[in-house]
Amino acid sequence: MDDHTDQTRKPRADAVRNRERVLEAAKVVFSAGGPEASLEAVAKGAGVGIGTLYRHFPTREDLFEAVYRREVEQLSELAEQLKNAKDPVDALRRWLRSGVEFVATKKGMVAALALAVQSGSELHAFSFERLTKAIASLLDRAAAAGAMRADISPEDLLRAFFGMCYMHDQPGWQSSVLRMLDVFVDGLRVRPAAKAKARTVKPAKAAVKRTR
Amino acid sequence: MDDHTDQTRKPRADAVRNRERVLEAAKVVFSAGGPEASLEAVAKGAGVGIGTLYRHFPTREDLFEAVYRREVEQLSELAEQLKNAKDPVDALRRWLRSGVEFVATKKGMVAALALAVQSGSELHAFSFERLTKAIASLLDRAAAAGAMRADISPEDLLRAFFGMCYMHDQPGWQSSVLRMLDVFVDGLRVRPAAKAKARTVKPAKAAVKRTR
DNA sequence: GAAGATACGGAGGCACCCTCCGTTTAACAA
DNA sequence: TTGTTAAACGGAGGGTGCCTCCGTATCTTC
Repeated sequence: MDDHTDQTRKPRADAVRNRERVLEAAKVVFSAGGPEASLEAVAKGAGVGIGTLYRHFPTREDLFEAVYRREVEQLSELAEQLKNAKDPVDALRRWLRSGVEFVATKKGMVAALALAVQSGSELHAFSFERLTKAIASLLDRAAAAGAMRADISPEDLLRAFFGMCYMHDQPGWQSSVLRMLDVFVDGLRVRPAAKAKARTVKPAKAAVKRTR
Repeated sequence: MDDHTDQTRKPRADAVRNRERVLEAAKVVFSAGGPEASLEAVAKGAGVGIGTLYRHFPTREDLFEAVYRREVEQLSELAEQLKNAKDPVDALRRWLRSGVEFVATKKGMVAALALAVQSGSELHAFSFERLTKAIASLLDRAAAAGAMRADISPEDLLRAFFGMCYMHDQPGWQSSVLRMLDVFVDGLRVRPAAKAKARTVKPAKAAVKRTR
């Protein structure tokens, strides 16, 4: 951002303007049509040629990334705040619940991230890392306090969270996910007394027949 | 059956044959290219015109359904078998674990189902119902035995399961999902609060390091 | 074998993807 | 201001895939 070592030209005003317009249009179009929406529609909505769109955002994922970066950062900051809560387990639970609300309002996001995950794109790299850190900070604190098992990675948890939210088109998904998260956090919590039996369950492989 | 004076004609031999060919080709193409693969490629692979493909399977989801119906039924049957296991909680855990293995071998399936869920298609209706029943049978037994909380619906669980598996393209997804499922099942389990035998084996916090 | 019913195939129209390049325009120097 | 030039613009165009439509081919039945 602030590289002044080279004397670089000032970026062209129209480029900056158009980039912004495309982002604005993309936010609208993706919200309405999901992450598979037509990029040409985005360009048209921005009052810009398709070529311009592609110059600024060479891939669909690049565009997603730009659109959702801010959103991801908000979630990330929330984690920062929650770090100061008294009960670390509860803090985690809250963060997850906020995540659900977030998904509920920004429907496009999860689909976009899911798509990004599959293609291993930049958006994935960025958001995943960011959110992973957010979760990690909560998770670590809870684990350090001895309130939570320590063998679950932030990545695991993030995956599970996204996964649950991925079904967000079905009726009642939201309360369903909230229930699931409760179960999950309960599972994470270290049992005061009982827990600790070795978990060596093998999949019941006998039964699923191999198909040629 | 015969609501008409006419008895129904025998189905044409070529139609039956072609339908089968398309299914065969689809299985191959979807496995390789995921659920977004070109239907024209499927038709070509089947040695059949695109029109024929569309006549037999008017939508992409119809084709998925036909391809994966058998697979879903296998999973369903496994649940049936597991109903006879001693420990009902463990049975559930095993079924889920088998589900993971299943996904691992039939990668196309989860993506197809996820896609189906979003479009509310027939495939969704069928498989979801089928698998829901499978889970329900396991869940009910465990709940009836008082071993598991009763406020989680089979639908919830199925959603969570699919969701977790949806990230199945990332490296290490499989072990991650297995860990998640363990946590989850633990969360489902009713706490044996009264039975707090002083087996205070605290989880060695540092012992299990995170896999990434 | 003839008559119908049924299925076949692929051309065609449409939408979208993405690239390429001639034209326009903003930044900077004189 | 004006000229120079790098940067950005836009949209035509070639490619692919989706799905429909309908003339033709083939199968079943009598």
